[in-house]
Amino acid sequence: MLLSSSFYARSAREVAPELLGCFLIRKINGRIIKTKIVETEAYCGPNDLASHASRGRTERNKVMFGPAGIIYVYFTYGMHYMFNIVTGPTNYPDAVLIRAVEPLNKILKTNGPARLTKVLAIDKKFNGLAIYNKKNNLWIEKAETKIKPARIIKAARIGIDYAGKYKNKKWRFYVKDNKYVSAK
DNA sequence: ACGATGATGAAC
DNA sequence: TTCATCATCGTA
Repeated sequence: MLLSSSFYARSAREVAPELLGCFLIRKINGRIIKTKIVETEAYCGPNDLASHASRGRTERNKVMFGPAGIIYVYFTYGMHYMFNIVTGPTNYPDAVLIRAVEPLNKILKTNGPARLTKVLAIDKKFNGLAIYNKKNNLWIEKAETKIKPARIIKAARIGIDYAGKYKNKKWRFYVKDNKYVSAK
């Protein structure tokens, strides 16, 4: 079942762990690539120093300030696309970064946020599009069985040592022992 | 373990 | 104009 826009209209810290076990599905030339989300990170509002939104609205991050359920894709290090989903109320910049997925119907190397965007062909064209319908050939379906709370690990986020008091917040969520979770 | 990659935004 | 970044790969 497709997750509706209201699913995303909550804080990133609520949405991020609930996305674990859900299916991220991409359709390319009529072919379906089905994956399971196994690692996410929450970027929470205008005060989170790890978030792009902490320095206000810019050309790059403006979709974070829009409605929930919209895709935020940005290009970084001159090489990689990162795939996020906007959460929370309109005008409040909250988002969940999808860091890793497990491929279900193909053999693919998808661990890590830049690897998964490459394999699923997610690029700037998706920035600003909706994740809550199938029109864009990229959507998320509800988990068949919820991941048990004991198997959801909470940890500090990756690659944000600059974030001061926010760097130790346990806003990264991943499935215990899953081999597709990114390293570190 | 380190350098290359080279868009975007902030500091200078 | 220069510097750092929500990363990864090739080379050592």
